[in-house]
Amino acid sequence: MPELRLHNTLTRRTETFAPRDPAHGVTFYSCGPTVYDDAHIGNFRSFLNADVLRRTLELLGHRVVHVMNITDVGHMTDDANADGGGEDKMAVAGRRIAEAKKAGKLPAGAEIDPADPYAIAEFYAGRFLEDARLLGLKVALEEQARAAKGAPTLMPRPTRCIPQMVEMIGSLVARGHAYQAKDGAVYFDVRSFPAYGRLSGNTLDQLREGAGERIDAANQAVKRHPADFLLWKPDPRHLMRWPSPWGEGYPGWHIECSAMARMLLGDEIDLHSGGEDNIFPHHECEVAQSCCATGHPSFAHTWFHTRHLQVEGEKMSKSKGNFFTARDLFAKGVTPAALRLELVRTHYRSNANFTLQGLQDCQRMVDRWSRAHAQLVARAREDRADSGRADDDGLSRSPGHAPAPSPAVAVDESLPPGPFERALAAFTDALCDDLNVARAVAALNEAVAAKPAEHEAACPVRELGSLLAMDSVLGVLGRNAPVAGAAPAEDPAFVAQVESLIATRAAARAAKDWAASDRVRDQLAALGVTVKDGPQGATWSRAKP
RNA sequence: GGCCGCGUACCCAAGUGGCCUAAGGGGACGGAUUGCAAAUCCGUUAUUUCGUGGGUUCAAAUCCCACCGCGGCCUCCA
Repeated sequence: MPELRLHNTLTRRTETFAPRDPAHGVTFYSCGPTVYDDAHIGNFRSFLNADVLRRTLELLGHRVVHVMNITDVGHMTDDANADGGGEDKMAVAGRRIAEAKKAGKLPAGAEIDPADPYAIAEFYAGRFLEDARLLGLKVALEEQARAAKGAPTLMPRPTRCIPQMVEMIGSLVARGHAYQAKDGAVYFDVRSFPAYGRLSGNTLDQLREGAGERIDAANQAVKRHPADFLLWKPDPRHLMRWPSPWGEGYPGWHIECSAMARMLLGDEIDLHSGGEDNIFPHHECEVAQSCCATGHPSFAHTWFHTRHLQVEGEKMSKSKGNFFTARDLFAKGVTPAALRLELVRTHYRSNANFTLQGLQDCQRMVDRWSRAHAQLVARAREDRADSGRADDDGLSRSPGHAPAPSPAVAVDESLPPGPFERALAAFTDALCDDLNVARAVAALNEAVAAKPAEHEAACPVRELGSLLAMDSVLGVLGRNAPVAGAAPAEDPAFVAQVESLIATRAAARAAKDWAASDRVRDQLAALGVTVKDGPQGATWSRAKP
């Protein structure tokens, strides 16, 4: 098994990754979305990078137990943990939904009560899982299969894990790491954990109180140290609330992940991922809570953080008009494969720059890989026909699954490795070098561009296996089609108009009246339609915006 | 104010001391193909050049210093 070198935020070094207990698999926790709105492409870059890491581990032969939470507790707009100020995010989402409902813009099937925070969370969680599966997030794909079998979830919701949180907070209080302040809230005592600040570098003496300008002075006064953070907030008026020894209320933001990671993966875990903004305070607080509650000296051994995504060179924001959700792009006809590749091809520790041009670049690459895949499948079939075997050969299996070819198929071991088989080595090597996806993609591109003679000299089944192995990490081959139903349906009258023009043009072409044919093409262009003449006649599509 | 990351061709993006006269993709240009296009295929496309200015070294895109620019975190955020 080749070694994976991975940068660890905790040590600030690139280290050889080794699971603590390889027999039981790699335990991996990823901070997932908060579901009071649709996840945007920046969120997905982080989730997708975690997915590439997981898939790389699997390519290397590791078994991975991957957990990703879906946060459905409505936290506060101003401050999720310290003072509970501002407005509940679920309430904000509810108002947004109520407005959409009034304007008749609610998506089909969205009969939700804007006053019911659980329904809102469920609504957005469902949409997130749809997007995630389309983008090939394996944890979400697996979740669906697990649910069908009745297996326990690996995508936990905090609202269903409150007892585990209450228990953890209780043990923190019992061990003297947490206290109930005069305002009734339970806080973590940061000075009781000397390693606080080790992950982020924000040690207590360096923290500048209130630098984020979101601190409430009255709230600060009841805490023993300004950096103490909320574990439980009693609040009888909160939208979502549960009983606890400290009164009816809701949990702090950080405790959720500590409790769910422990519940599903154990006291210590191998890997923990999230966006770079999670390093502080969220992950720093998780370390403190988990170590203090379990008594273990460490929590996650390797911390994996993805840098933020920019759009067209600028910070993504709604006001700049460069804010995209995955669904927005699917509705424009962007394929999940192209979006996945665009979000994942820049190194995870660099700020990636998402551009529409880049998305097109990726689409072209995926198209070329798909063609190469189809050719290999065809050649492998021919081989099988030659060898007289007709049973299920596994070749029609959709890509993205087990790369090993079925034994029913003719594998010629005497042939030297072909372009894809050689590329797989370089591809794996690049990924093992701190997940160098760009270099891995380059290796694949070089294989695809190899001379035809080199391709013909290789064993197609082995070549296909190598290509599918590479795609088991890239995860694009089965996802290169526009999302059905994502784009608004074409107006039938418009379609009829276009088809009639195309028929007119076909007649002109048959009569070799090129001037008339080109006139019709101009008319179609004016309607925003591009025509392509292929062997099976003309096809048309909406011109790219 | 403190901590951290980045700056490579028209664009995206690898490369972190000699194999760099700098991967890969897109674009552009030339060719094949096509009635013309589109798509596809083939070829060309950074030659003291890697933000700027110094320094270390036999040797620097790669190490050090300064400056300029961009970005992240310092209790909303992936």
